[in-house]
Amino acid sequence: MISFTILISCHTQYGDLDLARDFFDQMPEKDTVAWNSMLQAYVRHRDLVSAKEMFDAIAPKTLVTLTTMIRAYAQTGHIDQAREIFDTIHHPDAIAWNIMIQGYCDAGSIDQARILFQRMPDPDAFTCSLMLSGFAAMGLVDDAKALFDRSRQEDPVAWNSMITAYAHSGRVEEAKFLFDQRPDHHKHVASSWNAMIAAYAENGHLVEAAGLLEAMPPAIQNEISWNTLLCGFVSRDMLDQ
RNA sequence: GGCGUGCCUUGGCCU
Repeated sequence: MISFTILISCHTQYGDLDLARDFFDQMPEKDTVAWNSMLQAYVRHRDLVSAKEMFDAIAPKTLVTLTTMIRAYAQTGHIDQAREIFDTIHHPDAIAWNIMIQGYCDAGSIDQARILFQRMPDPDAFTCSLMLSGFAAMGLVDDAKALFDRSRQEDPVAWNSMITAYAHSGRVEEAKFLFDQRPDHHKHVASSWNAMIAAYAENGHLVEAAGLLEAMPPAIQNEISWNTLLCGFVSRDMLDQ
């Protein structure tokens, strides 16, 4: 039974829903973990209808079952239905909280996300990272900064989010100041450079963006670096016309 | 023992 479940998960990750379903159907007996794995297969495929059918058929439902279904709703924009399930859980674990918070962030409901974040008993590093990126996406510099100051300093993701927060509120100088303060090992991280290139490009500072791409070690320049710069030029041309 | 969240940086898909 465990082997079958592993096969279901593997094919889900590989993207082969039909094969996952084949193994599921072949199982002589199925426990909740097997059902949960199949539910997850539909969720990954964003097949909400099948996911809901499967969800309704699962008994007894575990915390994983409920959380997977929260995710199914959240990632398809049905945040209120996600919340309904979340509210039925008496003691959500960190994963359940994180999925719910991320759902609100993705939906642009940053206030709801913040409320949950404040109510969450033990926010983990993951939660803070989610929330920081949520604040950053909305350009809420002060909120982002408060979290950034609490986060692990060697983590490039937190720095990128903070640079993005400045960029989205037009505070390019502060973004660059922060970028220049980053730890040395971030200089080998493409996303760190890309975040600053994006900050310049977004605010129309294309010369600086180009200069930064040039200063970036060629070995770590990637498609995103170039796309970022090119899209900056494209949007300027559109404004000119 | 096998199942659920990774986040950040450009674009695309979906809304």
